[in-house]
Amino acid sequence: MMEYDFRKIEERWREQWKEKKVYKVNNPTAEQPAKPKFYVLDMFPYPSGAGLHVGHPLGYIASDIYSRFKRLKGFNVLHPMGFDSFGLPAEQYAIETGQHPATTTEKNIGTFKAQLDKIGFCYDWEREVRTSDASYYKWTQCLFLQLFNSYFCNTQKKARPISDLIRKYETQGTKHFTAAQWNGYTKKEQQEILMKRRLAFSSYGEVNWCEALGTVLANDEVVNGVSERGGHPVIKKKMRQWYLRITAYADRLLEGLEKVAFSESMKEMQRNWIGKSEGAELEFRLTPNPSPAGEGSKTPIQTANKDSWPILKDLSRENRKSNTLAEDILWQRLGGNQLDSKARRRHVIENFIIDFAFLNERLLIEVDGDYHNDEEQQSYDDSRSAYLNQIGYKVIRFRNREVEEDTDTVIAKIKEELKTRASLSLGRGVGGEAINVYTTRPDTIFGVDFLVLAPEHELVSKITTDDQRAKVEDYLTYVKSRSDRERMAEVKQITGCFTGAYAMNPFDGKQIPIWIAEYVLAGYGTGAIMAVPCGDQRDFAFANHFKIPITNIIGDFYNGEEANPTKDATLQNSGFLNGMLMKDAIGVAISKIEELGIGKRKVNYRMRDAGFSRQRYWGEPFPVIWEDGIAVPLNENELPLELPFVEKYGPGPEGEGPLANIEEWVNVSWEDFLRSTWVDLTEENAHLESVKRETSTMPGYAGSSWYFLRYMDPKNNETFCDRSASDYWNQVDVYIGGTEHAVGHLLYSRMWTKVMYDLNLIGFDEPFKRLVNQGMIQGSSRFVYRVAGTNKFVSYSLKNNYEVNDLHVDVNIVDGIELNVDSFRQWKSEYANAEFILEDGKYICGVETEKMSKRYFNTVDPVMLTDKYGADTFRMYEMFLGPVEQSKPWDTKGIEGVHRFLRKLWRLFFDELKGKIWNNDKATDAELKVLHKTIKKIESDTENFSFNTAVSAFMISVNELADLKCHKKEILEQLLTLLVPYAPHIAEELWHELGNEGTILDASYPVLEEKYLVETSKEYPISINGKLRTTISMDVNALQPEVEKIVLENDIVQKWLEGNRPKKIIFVKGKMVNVVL
RNA sequence: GCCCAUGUGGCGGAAUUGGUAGACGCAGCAGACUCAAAAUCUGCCGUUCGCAAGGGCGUGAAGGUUCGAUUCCUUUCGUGGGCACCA
Repeated sequence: MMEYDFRKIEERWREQWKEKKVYKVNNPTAEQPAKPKFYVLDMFPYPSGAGLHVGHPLGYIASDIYSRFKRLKGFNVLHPMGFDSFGLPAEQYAIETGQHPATTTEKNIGTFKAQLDKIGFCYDWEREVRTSDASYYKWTQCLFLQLFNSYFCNTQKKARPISDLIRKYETQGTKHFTAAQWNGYTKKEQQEILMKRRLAFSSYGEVNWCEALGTVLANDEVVNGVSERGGHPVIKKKMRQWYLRITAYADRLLEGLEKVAFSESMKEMQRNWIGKSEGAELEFRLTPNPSPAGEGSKTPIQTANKDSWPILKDLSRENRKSNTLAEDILWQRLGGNQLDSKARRRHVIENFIIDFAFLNERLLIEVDGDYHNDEEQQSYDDSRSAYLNQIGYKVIRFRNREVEEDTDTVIAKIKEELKTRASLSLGRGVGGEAINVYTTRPDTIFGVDFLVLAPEHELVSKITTDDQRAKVEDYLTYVKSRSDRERMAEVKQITGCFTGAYAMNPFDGKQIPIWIAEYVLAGYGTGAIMAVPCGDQRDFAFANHFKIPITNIIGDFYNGEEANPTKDATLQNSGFLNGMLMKDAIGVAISKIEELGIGKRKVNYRMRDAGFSRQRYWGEPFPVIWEDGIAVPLNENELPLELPFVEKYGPGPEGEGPLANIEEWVNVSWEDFLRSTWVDLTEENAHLESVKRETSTMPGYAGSSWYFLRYMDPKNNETFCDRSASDYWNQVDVYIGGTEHAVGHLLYSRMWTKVMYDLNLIGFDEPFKRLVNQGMIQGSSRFVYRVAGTNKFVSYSLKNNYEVNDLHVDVNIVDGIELNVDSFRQWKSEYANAEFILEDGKYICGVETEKMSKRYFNTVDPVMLTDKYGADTFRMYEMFLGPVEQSKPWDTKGIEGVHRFLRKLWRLFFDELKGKIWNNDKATDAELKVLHKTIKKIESDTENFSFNTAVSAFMISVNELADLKCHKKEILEQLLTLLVPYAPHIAEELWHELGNEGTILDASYPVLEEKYLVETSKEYPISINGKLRTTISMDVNALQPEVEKIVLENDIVQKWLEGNRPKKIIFVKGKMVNVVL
């Protein structure tokens, strides 16, 4: 054979490899002791109906190259493949066509495998897993039961069997109940308490509910508040759901990132998702709402503590007779309504007698004698003020002397204070509800101008005043109609509604209006925020929009135009924090908050528990039976709980999943139930009709959270993965996949791994040692321009002369940017008579980069390319496109270059006319140098996933060997071993041509010998003032004095020196010389 | 709005820790072989001035550090991706 007939070669070797089970991977046994292992894993695909496009194999080729490389390096390599085959698209397709998801899934997997096979991957298909196979999801269900039967121990920070917790409750109780109480609870009460600790638990959560379709929709399926299909309204509805308590693992998921090799950006994404923040939770007391007009003025205001009132009343009357001079002076100026606000003298508030009180403004004035300088007295005064503050009053103190000597200033201060405190109407007594807010910036507490509650906040209806109720109701209706995605998408739109209620700032008693707004989310923190417009841009925009006055606490740092979230400002208008740097004030404020008992330091996570049930058919059924509101798990020996066959895939009653429609499946007979449960329920408790199976199914990520373990022991019927197998294969050494799974899948599988580790089911607590993210391959779309109303098509640069419509055209009938007009006429019947307005005799298409998708006609089928150029060319070309981790548009036109390279390689072995030309001659030093240079480069590039540069190194190597006319087995054999990870078929073929048996994968990787790379001289670049002017060849061992001499003698250097002496000469051995003038 | 990534010829991209910018490939041009085409081979190929020798300018833009910057720092602009408006 003289020609490179890749079709014949590739087909033959694929058959041989299969027949001889070349890719079979064995777990170590007693007879076959363990080699060092290496585990290379691809994210397994969802087998969609569309089949593979050229974007899919990118990561698979990279992992295949790496696997083969590691195998040649002497490792036992596990490199499996399988299918994530449960999911929504198959179910949608079933609803539309009536075909069972199992059937379409099976068919799609067949297509995927056929396509993958054409690329020549080294998967051991005997280890294939499919998440939708009962033999697989049996173990998914089993692991769910492990989660259900475990809790997170906050002391040991790990998962433990729930039986440990039950034992503790039975013997010790907790701070909430005693052991005796626990033992007295009903079974149901006990189960409800336990449910709050289980790692897989059931609770109520909001879902997108579409009444018209009678079904729950995914965020994807909701557009502008209506269902994507049919346009029916969608609202939020609370339903019973399963969750995984991933929040318990938040800290360990963060810490775990320190010990894995993920890219920094990937770790950053996970950190942001977990979103740990430190701050404080604190309480804003509500001020009672204004009394109806008239009533308030008639009813006497009772501010005193009822119990101590009789004593204090007399005391206060007594006191009024013995006033100080200062008090009298002040009373003359404040008495009655002189300051447009009623002042009271010697007024009792709670247990204190206050000198002067403005009750409407909740402002208290105290006038003190000199004995208040006493330290003990001061601390008493402070705590008294703090208490009064807390219940909503502001206290200002003056000294007697101050009042006597400068009455006007004192009065001015009081006036000022009355003005800044908005009029505050007071009902009966103080206290009542409080609003808990979470803030990361307690230092800005004096800049709070309003509070905002999430619309879903439980206090909203309670605090709304009658005047505002109608508006609030309207707003709530509006919010209910909006999906989470919309609330996120329309950032610019500011909406909100005033509740009519007020709270007071715990530090200065300032009255603060309470609003609701959709920008505050119920699920994060406490669902309520304190808004500081001068420091937070969203609060600022809100204040501006609703004309809420803004308090500036950061002086010049705030310009009135926009908020400034700095922590470097010095606080102003901030009471006891005045003059402090904000970053220092955070701690001070938290301490004060804790001291006053109005709040506490709080670590918060943005991450929420993961919703784990779907009201769908095509997923794992939950191994759970509901008995009178108690979730009773199946026993392990009853698994798998197989997904029953259904006729229709529509939703069940009340939005339940399709399974709810199968009565005989849902209703479990009492005998069967009793036989299966761990709960020793007695016949008396039985309510036969209420024993029903859970009808929702598990989400897509259930099966994918642990599949990497199943590959280690895929056929095991006793356990999900034998401990000896998971101990041997251990962590995935390299995991390859796209960034779209950065947070979802990767966090869930990390959590499951940690749970399994805690329960001692496996021996490691991070699943993936190293993660490589492949970039996305984008489509490169082509456009033609149809002149409006005609069947004429105008070439790209002439289109502006016409009124045209842009139309996507199939990339496969465009050569580069030139349209094949004949193919175009054949492409669709409507274009059969198309006419063209050409430029330079060609039709040039427009180009745009967008997502690769069938609807843009920009997908390229890998099979088309492997048929035309062969798998080896295709593999190398995908790698040659650019760095694996980088996103790039697909462009087929460069593939010829790679194909030429392989043909050129072939011609090192065969000549068209002479036939075989390889020989057994002894290699020259020059040839060995080429070889070892290549070994060095390929080895390090492969290890670093720099496959694009490796391909170019192969090209350079073959070019150089061709120039040297090297056809020597001694060189070529090793070159083939380097090449086999990249181009396995041609390498195997030529390796056998050289007389070898077996498979080249069992050959050993070439060993670099540095001696062939030693150079004696080096072409040094010579720069003058950093600009390259010439090069001079010098001995590699030459030292500075010698080099300087040679350089200064050089004609070109002398020309630039113009007779001057250089300032200095910089010489870096082996690198360069720079002459500084 | 926030977070991450990225910007180098006509194009994909290359350039150890700062040390010869544009490797390798595509496209293009010229030539050899051929009746012709394909295949293959040889040469040219950032831009600009120049007959040439040889210069000037060039890694999104503007500054800075340095003997020397695609690489480090500051500011700024563009593009792509992600997100749960995260208090």
